[in-house]
Amino acid sequence: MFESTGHTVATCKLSKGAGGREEEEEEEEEEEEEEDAGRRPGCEQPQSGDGEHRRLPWLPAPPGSFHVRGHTACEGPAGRMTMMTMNGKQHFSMHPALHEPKYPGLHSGSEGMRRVCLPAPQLQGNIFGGFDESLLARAEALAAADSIVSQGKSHPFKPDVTYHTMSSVPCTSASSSSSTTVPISHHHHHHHHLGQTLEAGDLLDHLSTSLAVTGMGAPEPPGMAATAHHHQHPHHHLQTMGQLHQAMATMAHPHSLSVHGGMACVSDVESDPRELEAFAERFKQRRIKLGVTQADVGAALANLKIPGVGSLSQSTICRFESLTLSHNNMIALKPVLQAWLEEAEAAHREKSSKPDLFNGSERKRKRTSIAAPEKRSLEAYFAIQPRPSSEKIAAIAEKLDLKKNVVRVWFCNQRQKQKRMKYSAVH
DNA sequence: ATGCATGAGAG
DNA sequence: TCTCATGCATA
Repeated sequence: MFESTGHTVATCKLSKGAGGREEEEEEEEEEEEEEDAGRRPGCEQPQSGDGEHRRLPWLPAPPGSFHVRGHTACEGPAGRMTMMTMNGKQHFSMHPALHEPKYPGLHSGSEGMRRVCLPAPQLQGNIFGGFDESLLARAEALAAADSIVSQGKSHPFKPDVTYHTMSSVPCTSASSSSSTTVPISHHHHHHHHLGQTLEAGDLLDHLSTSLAVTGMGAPEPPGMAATAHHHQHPHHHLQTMGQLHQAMATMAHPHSLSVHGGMACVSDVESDPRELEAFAERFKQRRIKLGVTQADVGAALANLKIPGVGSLSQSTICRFESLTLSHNNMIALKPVLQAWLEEAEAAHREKSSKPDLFNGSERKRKRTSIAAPEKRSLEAYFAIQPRPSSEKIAAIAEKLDLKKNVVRVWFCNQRQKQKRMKYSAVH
């Protein structure tokens, strides 16, 4: 018992100096996912439902914001659904809206393409339902065999260590509780599907407005950006940015083309994968040029005072740069990061240095580590049934000697990974 | 850069 | 419960 790495390291993240490293290695499982077993005839998009619930709560006041400051939101829509391969990597075709009835219009065209049809869903479902035991056993056997062969190492201990907690000291640096949750908290609107009230344009307007108003100029010291500050407790932090995603969902899907009586003006919202990839790249490059780390960027976002936008973690910035976020998420974050970038560069121009410092926070949360053998089994199960029922999860958990919740979360994360952007789809 | 986790919100 | 956006802790 114990888990690999069972030590509580106290290291926090220090500045990692913007080291640019770019490699990418995947190891995911590909596959596609499917949602309900019921849908998906062949491999087509559902467009039927829309059942998605997108939450769109931020953007508090759409009403009066219309001073657009000419700002180029997204560049040219060059070829919206282009989808062809790009230079090195082809961009993901995103998870086709298939599995999820979300934005029907959006990239429907493009995404629809790559759909690989997996084993028939219903088939899976049936099988699993009928003989899950057998299959599970088989999956396990396979996994076991595989592990033995490939590595021959397997640990006898059970990996289900889950221990969170730790923050021995609440220490919050001064601003912990106060500044934390940002300004958000908005009411949620309701989904306006096509009528979509908010679009990238709106968001941009907000951004522009905000920046203009605030005078945009101060927030972020290039060198080391003010960072650190707000940190929430180990577990209640989420709130902070929860809105962004909701927002993005809102604006993300509208029509793939200009639907509103006008004509094309879709450029922004829909930024095609191409655009996003290009932006992400540019962003990273310029960020490094400014000497700012991903963590710095994330923290600096809060300084932008953009309604509904708080800070983000290094993880998220990293994922944005590496395109490992969902398409919608990418789209939602782009304007924000773009705003930051512009401001940062502007600030950098006038003053190139400024001392900033400190940071000190320590909190620890233990991360469960699932051992390789167990992971293999989970993958095997996942291949058979990506969405096991609660009971199956319990069964699997028991077999693998893992906590049920750990298994459940693992499946959730696997599913989420499949939906990531990047080439997960094509490869 | 990524694995495991939390939590909001829609079922 | 699941999905999604995100984050802490880590490798």
